[in-house]
Amino acid sequence: MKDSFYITTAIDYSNGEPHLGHAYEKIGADCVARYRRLRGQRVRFLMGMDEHGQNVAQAAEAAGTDPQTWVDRIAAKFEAAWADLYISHDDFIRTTEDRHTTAVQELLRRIQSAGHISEGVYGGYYCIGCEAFKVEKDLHDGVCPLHPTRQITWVEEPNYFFELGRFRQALLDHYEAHPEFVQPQAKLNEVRNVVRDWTDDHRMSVSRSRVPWGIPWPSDPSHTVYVWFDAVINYLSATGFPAPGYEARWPADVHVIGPDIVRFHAAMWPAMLMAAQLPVPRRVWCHGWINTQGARFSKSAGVSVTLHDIIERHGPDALRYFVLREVPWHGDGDFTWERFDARYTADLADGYGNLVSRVIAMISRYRGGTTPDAGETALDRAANDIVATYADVMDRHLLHDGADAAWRLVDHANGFVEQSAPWQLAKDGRDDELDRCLGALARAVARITLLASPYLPTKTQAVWEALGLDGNVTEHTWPAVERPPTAGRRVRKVPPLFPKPAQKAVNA
RNA sequence: CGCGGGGUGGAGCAGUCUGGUAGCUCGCCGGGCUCAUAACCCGGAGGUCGUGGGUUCAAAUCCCACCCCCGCUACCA
Repeated sequence: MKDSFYITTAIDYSNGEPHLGHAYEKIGADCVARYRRLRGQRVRFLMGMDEHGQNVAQAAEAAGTDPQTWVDRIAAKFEAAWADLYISHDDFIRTTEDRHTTAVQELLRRIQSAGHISEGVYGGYYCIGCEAFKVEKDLHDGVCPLHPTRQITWVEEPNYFFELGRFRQALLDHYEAHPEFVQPQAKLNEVRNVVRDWTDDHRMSVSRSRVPWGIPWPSDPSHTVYVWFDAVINYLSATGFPAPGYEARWPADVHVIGPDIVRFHAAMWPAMLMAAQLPVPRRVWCHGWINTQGARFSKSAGVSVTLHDIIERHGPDALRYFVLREVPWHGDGDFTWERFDARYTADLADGYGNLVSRVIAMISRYRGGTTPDAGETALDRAANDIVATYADVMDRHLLHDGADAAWRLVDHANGFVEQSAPWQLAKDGRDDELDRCLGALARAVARITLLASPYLPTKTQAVWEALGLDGNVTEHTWPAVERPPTAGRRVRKVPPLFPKPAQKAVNA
């Protein structure tokens, strides 16, 4: 395992509020980052905002303000949301920052001087009202929904183009040589099909002459860099490129993205890097969608669920756990209040939370609050198997399976309590057996806590402290999982970690 | 049209490659325990595995056809 790990998420477009979809991706990437730290890797975790382009300028105008004020406001909202969810990113890049402009212009210069930029004409449907190009998807019955009385006309303008088709074979070769480049594999296949169909002169427009809210084209100030071209470069900007030293950080180990932007990351972005003779990212991870049960939560049904509402219900840790456990990280899933409550009750309150309560209560009652120092039991052996499974699936970014593994240890520990019947051992005065039982249970709780820490960063800290252990749970690495340092510690009783209100009405 | 993913007890899924009494979680019903957040442990009910054919002693699993859902197939990021 390498000692460093550079992980990124998609930067979010500054034309709306953060919602559960944004959060899902960030929580997943954060879980990966935290797992890697647990394994002892030096992690660099980047997130950020995509702040240029016509849509941002329009959103600002609609809000009656200027673009910079607008993006500052939106960025603050996103950063606040990530803080609420305990996202542990090391850097937050915004494409309006100078460091990004510098990197974009330099990368563009390299691509241009290598001869991969050409001039041409871009044409599209243009809404006079919006002063913007529209794609068919934006139009309803052939008119702009924002300006239904205005004509949509076909407009052409001179643009700079990136000669993508020249990299067709290089990309196909790369996919062939690195089948793990895009995961899940089905997504690689989709991209491969698209690239395969490119012609040698396939190209994409990468500048705009009517969109002032963007990065100036280096050699032609009458154009700005088209927003998608600008956006993907953020991952490189954040390494300090082109200043010396960026090579230590680039290439990224994994770009975490959604299915909507697979092509940008798996085809265009590597082609851009190839054109500039820079290394391509090692991996692109495409997560699925988290649906908020369609119409039920949509505004049209009269019910709107905000990220804030969801966090409020059971707290940020519970939301993190829910989305990571319930939605496979390589597939789709649903958020519903019913499922959220069910997971909260079964896995968190009755499972992990209750296990912590009973183990600490028994150590307090039967051993005066000091965890016994005693040898291995069947529970430790079961834990070793589970830990191995956890590591295996987490290395493959199967976060739902990682949670599943950790919670299997909860079940084992509960089963072990029943089998051992510590209350009976205490009554019979079988002290050695009782010590071994309680020692093993404390180790199991510590292991679960470490394995669960990427999912539940604050609740696991509370348990770590309740076990009388030192420092922050997130400062500990794999040796602590293998040999939990619980023996001889003074445990402390704590209020229920995951309280269950008597009645929590489903308000959907 | 084409490519890809999927259709398994009330819900969400595994099993399909390497045919052989259909498994897991939640929910439901019954029993046990008392350390614990009325939590925990054990047992039970509930499925003709999308449809129709075929191969086979035997098919959720292999073959053929078909139906339904989702994604990709265009410069919205």
